[in-house]
Amino acid sequence: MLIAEGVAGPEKGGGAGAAANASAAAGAGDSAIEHSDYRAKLSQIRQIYHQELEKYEQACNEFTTHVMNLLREQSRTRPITPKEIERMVQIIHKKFSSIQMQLKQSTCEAVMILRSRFLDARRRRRNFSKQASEILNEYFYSNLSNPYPSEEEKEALARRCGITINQVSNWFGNKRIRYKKNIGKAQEEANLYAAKKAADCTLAGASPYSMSGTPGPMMSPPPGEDSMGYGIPGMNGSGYSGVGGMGYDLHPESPDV
DNA sequence: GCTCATGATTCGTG
DNA sequence: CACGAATCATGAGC
Repeated sequence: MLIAEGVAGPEKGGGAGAAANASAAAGAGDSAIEHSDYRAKLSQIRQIYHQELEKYEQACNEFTTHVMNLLREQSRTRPITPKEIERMVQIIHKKFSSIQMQLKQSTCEAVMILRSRFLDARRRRRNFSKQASEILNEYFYSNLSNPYPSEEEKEALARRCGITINQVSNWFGNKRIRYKKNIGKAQEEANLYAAKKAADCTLAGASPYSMSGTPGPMMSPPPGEDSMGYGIPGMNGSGYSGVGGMGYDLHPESPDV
């Protein structure tokens, strides 16, 4: 474990090589930063581990010579066989090696905690950029009747948002379930994006997404709302008075990361 | 510090 | 295997 993590074993020049390795392995975004942070913490653990190890070794040697001296002194008053001395030394070494084992164990634990802290994606959670959320929401509300992007669409969205396909899938999974759970509130957002899309249509003359006109059984509009489904521009007094020209800047193309 | 939003994971299901 | 649902864990606003 410790060897695998580079904690035990030969020092690697302050972990510079490992850090370079990490940043090379980290594909996208700030994961490289996180990874190097992880590496930094790891090398810190390694440093402490080696320091402690050295300290124990030194202490062990000092204690051994101390005991040897004592025995030598005692040998003046009573006969002490070399075997006895050897046994004593062995006992001391055993004791110290068990302490070192404990040190190894606690270091192991520290590394485990570090790993779970940094490498567990759940802990690494970062909110997507506003732009990415916009793109995803735009797609979601444009395809409310069938919010299930195909693999290709997921890939395209992932590229545009600068996230992975997996993240796109996660996002849609979460979005669908949460939309259903809280349809009333989500409707406001839906209106917002519908209006935005409408504005986009009138401006550009075309929508970036295909609009399937038939609301499917899955994501039908919530009851008690406008009969038009996803209230397009007019807004029927849902509080979004200025929606038509809202502060959303339109960004048909994202800076392809 | 509490609460809510949100991305990720896990598990059961068709 | 994709999806829904529940849950976890973190980030952000207050």
